[in-house]
Amino acid sequence: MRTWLMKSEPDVFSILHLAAQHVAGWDGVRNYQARNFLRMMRKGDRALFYHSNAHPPAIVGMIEIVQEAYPDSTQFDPASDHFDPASKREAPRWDQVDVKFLKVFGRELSLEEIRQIPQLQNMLLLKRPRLSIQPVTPEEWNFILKRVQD
DNA sequence: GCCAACGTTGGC
DNA sequence: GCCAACGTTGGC
Repeated sequence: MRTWLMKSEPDVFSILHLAAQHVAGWDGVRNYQARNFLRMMRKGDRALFYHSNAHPPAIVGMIEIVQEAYPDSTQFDPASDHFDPASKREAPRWDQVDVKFLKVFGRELSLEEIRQIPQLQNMLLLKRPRLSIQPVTPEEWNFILKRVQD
Protein backbone atom coordinates (compact mmCIF):
# COMPACT_ATOMS: atom_id res chain seq x y z
CA MET A 1 0.00 0.00 0.00
CA ARG A 2 1.31 3.43 -0.94
CA THR A 3 0.42 6.55 0.95
CA TRP A 4 -0.40 10.00 -0.40
CA LEU A 5 -1.56 13.49 0.46
CA MET A 6 -4.40 15.10 -1.49
CA LYS A 7 -5.38 18.76 -1.25
CA SER A 8 -8.81 20.26 -1.57
CA GLU A 9 -10.25 23.63 -0.69
CA PRO A 10 -12.94 23.02 1.94
CA ASP A 11 -15.12 25.76 0.45
CA VAL A 12 -15.24 23.69 -2.72
CA PHE A 13 -14.99 20.11 -1.45
CA SER A 14 -14.21 19.39 2.20
CA ILE A 15 -13.75 16.10 4.02
CA LEU A 16 -17.27 16.57 5.41
CA HIS A 17 -18.60 16.68 1.86
CA LEU A 18 -16.82 13.39 1.22
CA ALA A 19 -18.08 11.92 4.49
CA ALA A 20 -21.64 12.71 3.36
CA GLN A 21 -21.13 11.18 -0.09
CA HIS A 22 -19.03 8.29 1.20
CA VAL A 23 -17.38 7.82 -2.23
CA ALA A 24 -16.58 10.58 -4.71
CA GLY A 25 -14.56 11.22 -7.86
CA TRP A 26 -11.38 13.25 -7.34
CA ASP A 27 -11.57 15.31 -10.52
CA GLY A 28 -10.26 18.66 -11.67
CA VAL A 29 -6.55 17.90 -11.36
CA ARG A 30 -4.86 20.03 -14.03
CA ASN A 31 -1.19 19.74 -13.27
CA TYR A 32 1.00 17.13 -14.92
CA GLN A 33 3.04 16.14 -11.91
CA ALA A 34 -0.09 15.75 -9.81
CA ARG A 35 -1.72 13.75 -12.61
CA ASN A 36 1.27 11.45 -12.83
CA PHE A 37 0.97 10.72 -9.12
CA LEU A 38 -2.77 10.08 -9.57
CA ARG A 39 -1.88 7.49 -12.22
CA MET A 40 0.44 5.70 -9.78
CA MET A 41 -2.34 5.26 -7.25
CA ARG A 42 -3.65 1.74 -6.68
CA LYS A 43 -6.85 0.44 -5.19
CA GLY A 44 -6.39 0.21 -1.43
CA ASP A 45 -3.81 3.02 -1.24
CA ARG A 46 -4.56 5.55 1.46
CA ALA A 47 -4.22 9.31 1.52
CA LEU A 48 -4.23 12.18 3.96
CA PHE A 49 -6.94 14.72 3.18
CA TYR A 50 -5.50 18.25 3.37
CA HIS A 51 -7.60 21.40 3.51
CA SER A 52 -5.91 24.14 1.49
CA ASN A 53 -7.02 27.76 1.53
CA ALA A 54 -8.49 26.97 4.93
CA HIS A 55 -8.27 28.48 8.41
CA PRO A 56 -5.92 27.02 9.25
CA PRO A 57 -4.63 24.93 6.34
CA ALA A 58 -4.32 21.43 7.83
CA ILE A 59 -4.34 17.67 7.45
CA VAL A 60 -7.83 16.72 8.59
CA GLY A 61 -8.54 13.09 7.78
CA MET A 62 -7.89 9.89 5.88
CA ILE A 63 -9.30 8.52 2.65
CA GLU A 64 -8.81 5.42 0.50
CA ILE A 65 -8.41 4.99 -3.25
CA VAL A 66 -11.25 2.76 -4.47
CA GLN A 67 -10.98 3.29 -8.24
CA GLU A 68 -7.72 3.71 -10.12
CA ALA A 69 -7.10 6.45 -12.71
CA TYR A 70 -9.58 6.89 -15.57
CA PRO A 71 -10.36 9.90 -17.79
CA ASP A 72 -11.81 12.91 -15.98
CA SER A 73 -14.96 13.77 -17.91
CA THR A 74 -14.94 17.42 -16.82
CA GLN A 75 -12.09 18.06 -19.28
CA PHE A 76 -14.56 17.59 -22.16
CA ASP A 77 -17.37 19.68 -20.65
CA PRO A 78 -17.40 23.29 -21.89
CA ALA A 79 -19.60 24.22 -18.93
CA SER A 80 -17.05 22.97 -16.41
CA ASP A 81 -14.46 25.16 -14.72
CA HIS A 82 -12.02 22.38 -15.54
CA PHE A 83 -12.81 22.26 -19.27
CA ASP A 84 -9.67 21.75 -21.38
CA PRO A 85 -10.34 22.54 -25.05
CA ALA A 86 -6.98 21.07 -26.02
CA SER A 87 -7.81 17.62 -24.64
CA LYS A 88 -9.16 15.11 -27.17
CA ARG A 89 -11.48 12.22 -26.41
CA GLU A 90 -9.17 9.86 -28.31
CA ALA A 91 -6.30 10.95 -26.07
CA PRO A 92 -7.60 12.31 -22.78
CA ARG A 93 -5.06 14.47 -21.02
CA TRP A 94 -6.47 14.41 -17.47
CA ASP A 95 -7.43 11.56 -15.18
CA GLN A 96 -9.25 11.21 -11.91
CA VAL A 97 -9.50 8.53 -9.24
CA ASP A 98 -12.39 7.70 -6.93
CA VAL A 99 -11.87 7.97 -3.19
CA LYS A 100 -13.72 6.68 -0.13
CA PHE A 101 -14.09 8.47 3.18
CA LEU A 102 -12.36 6.70 6.06
CA LYS A 103 -12.16 9.13 8.98
CA VAL A 104 -11.90 12.64 10.27
CA PHE A 105 -8.93 12.82 12.65
CA GLY A 106 -9.54 13.52 16.31
CA ARG A 107 -7.36 16.55 15.89
CA GLU A 108 -6.09 18.38 12.85
CA LEU A 109 -2.41 18.78 12.06
CA SER A 110 -1.97 22.32 10.79
CA LEU A 111 0.60 23.47 8.28
CA GLU A 112 2.08 25.65 10.99
CA GLU A 113 2.58 22.63 13.27
CA ILE A 114 4.03 20.58 10.43
CA ARG A 115 6.61 23.31 9.82
CA GLN A 116 7.74 22.96 13.43
CA ILE A 117 8.11 19.17 13.50
CA PRO A 118 11.68 18.09 12.66
CA GLN A 119 10.56 14.65 11.40
CA LEU A 120 8.32 16.26 8.78
CA GLN A 121 10.71 18.80 7.30
CA ASN A 122 11.19 16.79 4.11
CA MET A 123 7.50 16.56 3.29
CA LEU A 124 6.71 17.68 -0.25
CA LEU A 125 3.97 19.78 1.33
CA LEU A 126 6.75 22.08 2.55
CA LYS A 127 9.10 21.72 -0.39
CA ARG A 128 6.57 21.88 -3.22
CA PRO A 129 3.78 23.98 -1.77
CA ARG A 130 1.65 24.04 -4.91
CA LEU A 131 1.60 20.32 -5.68
CA SER A 132 -1.94 19.10 -4.98
CA ILE A 133 -1.31 15.33 -5.13
CA GLN A 134 1.85 14.05 -3.52
CA PRO A 135 3.40 10.89 -2.05
CA VAL A 136 3.95 10.56 1.68
CA THR A 137 6.75 8.33 2.97
CA PRO A 138 5.92 5.48 5.41
CA GLU A 139 7.91 7.30 8.11
CA GLU A 140 5.95 10.52 7.60
CA TRP A 141 2.68 8.61 7.44
CA ASN A 142 3.29 6.75 10.70
CA PHE A 143 4.48 9.85 12.48
CA ILE A 144 1.46 11.86 11.40
CA LEU A 145 -1.01 9.14 12.38
CA LYS A 146 0.46 9.04 15.87
CA ARG A 147 0.09 12.81 16.13
CA VAL A 148 -3.58 12.89 15.14
CA GLN A 149 -4.81 9.94 17.22
CA ASP A 150 -8.07 10.56 18.97
C1' DG B 1 -7.45 40.87 -1.23
C1' DC B 2 -2.50 40.64 -1.85
C1' DC B 3 1.25 38.63 -3.67
C1' DA B 4 5.20 35.15 -3.92
C1' DA B 5 6.14 30.93 -5.98
C1' DC B 6 6.00 28.45 -9.74
C1' DG B 7 3.86 26.00 -13.76
C1' DT B 8 2.45 26.81 -18.59
C1' DT B 9 2.20 29.14 -23.01
C1' DG B 10 3.85 30.97 -27.02
C1' DG B 11 6.93 34.17 -29.72
C1' DC B 12 11.25 34.09 -31.52
C1' DG C 1 15.07 25.51 -26.83
C1' DC C 2 14.99 29.88 -24.35
C1' DC C 3 12.66 32.88 -21.71
C1' DA C 4 9.22 36.64 -20.94
C1' DA C 5 4.53 37.02 -20.10
C1' DC C 6 0.84 35.24 -18.05
C1' DG C 7 -2.18 32.41 -15.06
C1' DT C 8 -2.93 29.78 -10.89
C1' DT C 9 -2.21 28.11 -6.22
C1' DG C 10 -2.47 28.86 -1.75
C1' DG C 11 -0.56 31.09 2.58
C1' DC C 12 -1.22 35.08 4.97
